[in-house]
Amino acid sequence: MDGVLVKQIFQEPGLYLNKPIKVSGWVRTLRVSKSFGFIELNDGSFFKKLQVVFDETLSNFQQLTKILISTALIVEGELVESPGAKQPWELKAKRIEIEGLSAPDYPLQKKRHSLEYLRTIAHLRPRSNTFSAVFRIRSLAAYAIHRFFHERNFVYVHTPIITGSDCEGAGEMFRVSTLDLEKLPRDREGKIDFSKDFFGKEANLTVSGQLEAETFCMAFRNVYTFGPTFRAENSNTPRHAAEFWMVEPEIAFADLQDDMVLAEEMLKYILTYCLENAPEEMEFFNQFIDQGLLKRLDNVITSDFGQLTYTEAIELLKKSDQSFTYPVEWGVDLQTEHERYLTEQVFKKPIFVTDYPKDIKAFYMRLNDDNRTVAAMDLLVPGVGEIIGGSQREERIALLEQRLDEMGLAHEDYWWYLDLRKYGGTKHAGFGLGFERAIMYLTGITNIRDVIPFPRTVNFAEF
RNA sequence: UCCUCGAUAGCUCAAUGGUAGAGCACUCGGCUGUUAACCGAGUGGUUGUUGGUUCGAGCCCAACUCGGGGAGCCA
Repeated sequence: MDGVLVKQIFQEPGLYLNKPIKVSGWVRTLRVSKSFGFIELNDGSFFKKLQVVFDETLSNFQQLTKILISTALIVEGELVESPGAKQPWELKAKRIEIEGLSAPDYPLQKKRHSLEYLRTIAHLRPRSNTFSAVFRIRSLAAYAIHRFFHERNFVYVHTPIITGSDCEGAGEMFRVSTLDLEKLPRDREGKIDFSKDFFGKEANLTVSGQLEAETFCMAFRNVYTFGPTFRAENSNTPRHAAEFWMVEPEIAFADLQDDMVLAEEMLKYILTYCLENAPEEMEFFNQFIDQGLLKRLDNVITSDFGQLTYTEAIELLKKSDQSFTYPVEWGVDLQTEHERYLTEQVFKKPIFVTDYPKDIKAFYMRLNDDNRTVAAMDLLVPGVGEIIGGSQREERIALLEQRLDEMGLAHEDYWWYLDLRKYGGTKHAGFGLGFERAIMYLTGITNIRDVIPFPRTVNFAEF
């Protein structure tokens, strides 16, 4: 491939202007007259399109006037300044080779489509403006996350996708099994005999890499995981998927404050990186998806996140003149309407809510001195809701065992997790970032199905 | 899983219980600088499925399927 990328042309036009170049790409739209025509060519390298001008001097002009949207072309010609208002330059074609024809029933049109319709053609939707922008941002954000952690000497850990511990404690899991569902092996009590299964025990897809990440944290100090996560919950909302990606850092010799500083820096880093490296895509979202997006993101980057304790949040909600469907009371978890009120009405920016009652949080969260709250934090952002959930972990083995007992969990299921506290345990903390929720926040897209290339949700695993 | 709204041409949408329409796409024709190009003509439908009410159902009723929004669960 000896041609030039459209991205290179836009980045350094001086190198190519008034010179012969060769580009290849797909027709996004075309307009033809009797003796000439215009093609807007997208080559995949860049959000913007290159306008190609062609006329009847081309040997295949007649055929070119008949091509359809999404035809693949290789174009040779000269890059010249454009008299048109919408583009600084254009490619005056001397030769256009048709690489692959398209068909009249191509489902994507020049005009705007609904996101719901595009979801039904997930194999073609990355060719649309919106999804081209979404998935380039998704790629950049993933890279930004790796960059952020590597700049800070974090080690990237690949925690297992298949987990043998049925005790990760976060929701319904997908079972992994090779047993014949038509004739399941039974033990003497008539229960399914998982010792006959592939792993010799029950196995599931992971719902979190946290417990395993903690083991590496106690060796490498600062680590993170970044990979797919699975929840078999029957939840049908724009914010939930059965398969999604999660970023889970875990830091040693660190407390909840350190954890929140890390979370805030990370989120700001991702936003900044995408704004700097994909300005065209971000501008597109600001124009067509969410008009207040850039202003809001800029506000997030330049201001400190809010912080309040759960107890303070309850007081605030009780004092507010807002009428809530669900009554507010210390000890019950915050409802979506409460979270929205706090982050969208009161603070109007991301806020950390900390120190939740221990009874509504997981066993591994560190007990506070008041004996009734734990060192947990949720980061709530306007529009998306909970984007990060984290905590300082309970490093005191006696208290951890006590919490296991209180929650009716068997010590032997957590033997290696408890060992971490036995052999030089330190205070440590971590959090989980819902990657897709971050992308939603970053792009203004309000349905998680539209930030995943091929989303898996209840009743849907097409493509 | 619950509440609620919806499903009409390939797409986006119209249509008092009385012959199913428009724009775009597509096909054909016109047009020498277009920008979701423009102008003219044409093709395109078992109105999500099944059943019911009615002389007559896209429209009313029921169930189901799928989709949107809200809730729960959470990231």
